[in-house]
Amino acid sequence: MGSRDLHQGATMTAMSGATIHQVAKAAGVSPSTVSNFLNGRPGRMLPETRARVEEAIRHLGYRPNRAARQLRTGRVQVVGLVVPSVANPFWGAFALHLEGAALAAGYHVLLCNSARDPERERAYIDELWADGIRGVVLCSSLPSLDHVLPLVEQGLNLVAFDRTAQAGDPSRMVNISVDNVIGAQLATRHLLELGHRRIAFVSGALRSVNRRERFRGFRDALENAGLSPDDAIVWSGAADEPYGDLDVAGLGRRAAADLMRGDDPPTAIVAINDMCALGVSAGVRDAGLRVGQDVSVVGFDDIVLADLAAPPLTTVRQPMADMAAAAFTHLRECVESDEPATGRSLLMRPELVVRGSTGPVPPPR
Amino acid sequence: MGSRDLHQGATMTAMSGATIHQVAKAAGVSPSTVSNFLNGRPGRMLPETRARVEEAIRHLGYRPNRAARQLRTGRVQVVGLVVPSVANPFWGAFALHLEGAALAAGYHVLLCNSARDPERERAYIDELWADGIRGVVLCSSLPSLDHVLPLVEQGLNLVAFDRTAQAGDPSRMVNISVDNVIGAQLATRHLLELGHRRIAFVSGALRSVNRRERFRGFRDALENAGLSPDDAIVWSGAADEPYGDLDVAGLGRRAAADLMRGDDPPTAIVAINDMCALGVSAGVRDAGLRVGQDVSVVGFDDIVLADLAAPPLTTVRQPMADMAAAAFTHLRECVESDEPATGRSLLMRPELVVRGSTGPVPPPR
DNA sequence: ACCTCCTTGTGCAACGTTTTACCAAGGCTT
DNA sequence: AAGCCTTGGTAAAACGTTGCACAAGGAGGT
Repeated sequence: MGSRDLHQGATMTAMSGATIHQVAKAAGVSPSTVSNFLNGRPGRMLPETRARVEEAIRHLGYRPNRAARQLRTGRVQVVGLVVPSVANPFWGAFALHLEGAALAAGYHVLLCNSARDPERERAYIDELWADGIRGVVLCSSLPSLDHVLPLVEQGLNLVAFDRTAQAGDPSRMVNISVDNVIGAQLATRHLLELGHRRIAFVSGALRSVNRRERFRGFRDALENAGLSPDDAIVWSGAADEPYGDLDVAGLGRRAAADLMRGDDPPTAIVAINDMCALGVSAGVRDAGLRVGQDVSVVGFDDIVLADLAAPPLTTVRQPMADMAAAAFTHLRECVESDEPATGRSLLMRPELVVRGSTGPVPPPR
Repeated sequence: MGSRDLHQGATMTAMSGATIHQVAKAAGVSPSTVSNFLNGRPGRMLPETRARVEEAIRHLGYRPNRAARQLRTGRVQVVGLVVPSVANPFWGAFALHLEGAALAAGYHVLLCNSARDPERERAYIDELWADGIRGVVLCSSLPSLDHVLPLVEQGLNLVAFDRTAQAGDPSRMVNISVDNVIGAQLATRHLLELGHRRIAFVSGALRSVNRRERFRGFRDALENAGLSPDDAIVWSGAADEPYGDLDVAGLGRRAAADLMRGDDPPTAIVAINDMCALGVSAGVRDAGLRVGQDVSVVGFDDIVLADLAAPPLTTVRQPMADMAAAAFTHLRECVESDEPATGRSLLMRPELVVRGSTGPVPPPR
C-alpha cells in the first residue's frame, strides 16, 4: 500500500488495493489457492507454496475486499449496537466495552441511537439486516419486541441487553441483564435501614422492562418493611414526556423540584439511574437542601461520575464490562456457527455501593 | 435459517430478501430497468412502467443488497468515527449528534475508540478503508497525521475534529475545531478578573493539538495580565501516563490532591476539559476545601453534567451540535462528489459559561 | 499391471448489483 | 423516402470472493 515511490504502472492497482488475482499471479498459484490459504485451512498446500502465497500477500499489502467476501458468503464482521442514547455515559461506557471486545475479534460496531422509539428501532434494524449484519445488541429494554420480531424470525441474532425475558419473546434471542429487582431492593433497603420512611421513586415513563423491574424492587422492599404501597411516592414524568432518555438528568432535576415543593416531601429518593440521580441531586440543591443530609439520593448503574459527584453518589453497580463481553461473545458464537443458542438468559447480580449521598433521616424541621 | 411454516417455495426467497431479478420479473421488466429506477433517474421510463416497478418493489419488500452494490460501485453509506473514548460524555454526545446527521442522510456510523494511540488509529482506519469506507472523522487531535497519511493520499476523506491545521498536514482533509486558544483565554481571563494570581493548569500529557492550544491560551492570558510564565502551575500527569484519556477524571482528582498538598497551592485551576474538571473538583473536596470558594475550578466543553455538578461548573462551551453536523455534511459532500474540497478549516467561537465553581479569591488562610 | 486413495492443487460458477453499449420503434427533418 | 434524433428499454460484462467439483501425479495394495 505504501505510496511514495511507485513510478511503474503498478501504481493504480496498488492504490485501490490488490486483489486476490494479483496475489495469485505473484505467487504463481491460482486464486483458489490463495483463498484456501485465507479461509480453508492452509494445510491444504505444500509448505513451500504456502510460503510463496504468504510472501505475495505481505509484499502486495493485500487485504481481502469485504464487500466481495460478504456478497459471496453473506457474512460481515459487524455487530449493531442500538442504545437509547450514547450521550448517557452509561451507554457510552457500554459501547466502549462492547467495541473493545469486538475489536479483539476483528469485528466492528455500528452505533444506533434509538431514544427507545420502536419505529426508529425497526427502521434501524431493518437497515442493519439489509447491510448483512446478523447480530445486534438491543438496549432499549422495551417490553414488546414485536417491532423486530420478523427479522429475528428470519435469522437475526438478538441480544436484549438490560432486559429480562418476557412471555411472548421470540425464542431466537438471549437476554442479558443485571437483576434489576434485586438492585432496586438493595437500594431501597439501604434507605429503609437508615430509617427513611418517606421515599420517592423518580423515573421517566415506566415503559421499559428494566424500569418496571426497578420499580417493582422498590415497592417490594417497602412492603417487606411493612410499609403500604401507598406510602410510595412515585414521580414518573409528565405524560407527554416520551421516555425521558433525551435528558434524564433534566427530568430528575424537575422531579426533585416538584417533590421538594410538596406538603410532606420525601426524605429519600430512589432514582431510575445515575444520570437521573445526578439531576435529582441538583434539584435538591436548587431547593436549598443538602444531599446526603436533608435528603438522601440513590442511583443505579455506578457510572464513573457517581464517584465524582458532591457528595459522591450511593448507587447500585452493574458489572458492565462483564456484561458487554458476554453480549459480544454470545453474538459472535451465534453469527459464526449459524443456529443460535436459543432461549438463554444471563442475569447478573448487582452490588450496592454506599457513598455520601445517603445518610440517616434528618430530624424533622 | 428461519424455520416455521414454509410450505410454498416462495417463502425461501422472501426470507433471504428479494433480489433485483425477482423484482424485475414481477414487474415484467429487466433488472436494468429496476436499477435505473433506483439509481439513474426514474424519468427514464414510462410512468406506467415506473408504477409497475414501484409496486413490485413494495410488494416484495425489496431492499437492495448493500454488499453487491458496494462491490460494484465501491461506495458505502458509512462514515467512521474515531474518538479517544466514547465513555467520555463529550464524545458520547458528539457521537450522538454525528449519528443523527448521518441517519438523516441514510448513512451509518462505525464507532472506534482509539485512546489516542496512533498505532491503533492506523490499524482502525486501515480496516475502515478495506471495508470501503471513504470518510472518517478523526478526533484524537494528534499533532502528526503521518500514521494515516498513506490512506489520505489514496483518497480517504478525513475530517480532523478538535484539531486545527498543522504545517505538514496532507491537503486532502479539513479541520473542524473550536478556537481552543480563545477558549482557554476566556477561562483564564475570567479567573484573573476574579483576582486569582496563582492559577494551575491541569491536563494529561500535552501531546494533542487541542491540549497544546488550550495551554497556550492559558499562558497567553497570564502574560497579558502581566504575570510571568513562571507563575503558571502546570500539572501534566506522570510521564508514564499515556494520554490520560482512559480516566481523565481520575487524573484530575490526583492532580488536585497533589496541588493542594503543595506549599503554596493555587487558588484556581483550569482543567483541560469538563471530565477533568469534575475530577479536580472531587480532589479539591477530598482535600477538605470548597470548590468555588476556597478554590475556583473551570472546565472546557460544557457537557451536560457540568450544570449538574455541585457547585455547577464554570466552563467553556463548544457548539458541538453545529460542529458535528458540519463534520458529517462535509464528509458526505466529499465522498459523494469524489474529489474533496481541500485545505479548508472551520474554526468555531467558544463561549464562556460562568457558573458556581468559580468565585473571588478567598482571603489567605 | 491394475485399481484405489491421497495429496496438492486448479477451473468455474455463482453472489446481486450497476453501467456501458446497444437496439427497436416511432417521429422529425429534409 | 431516406436519414437522423429521441424515447424506452435490454443484454451482458464486470466488481472480488469463495467453494464445489474435478484433475494430475504418485503411493500403496492385491
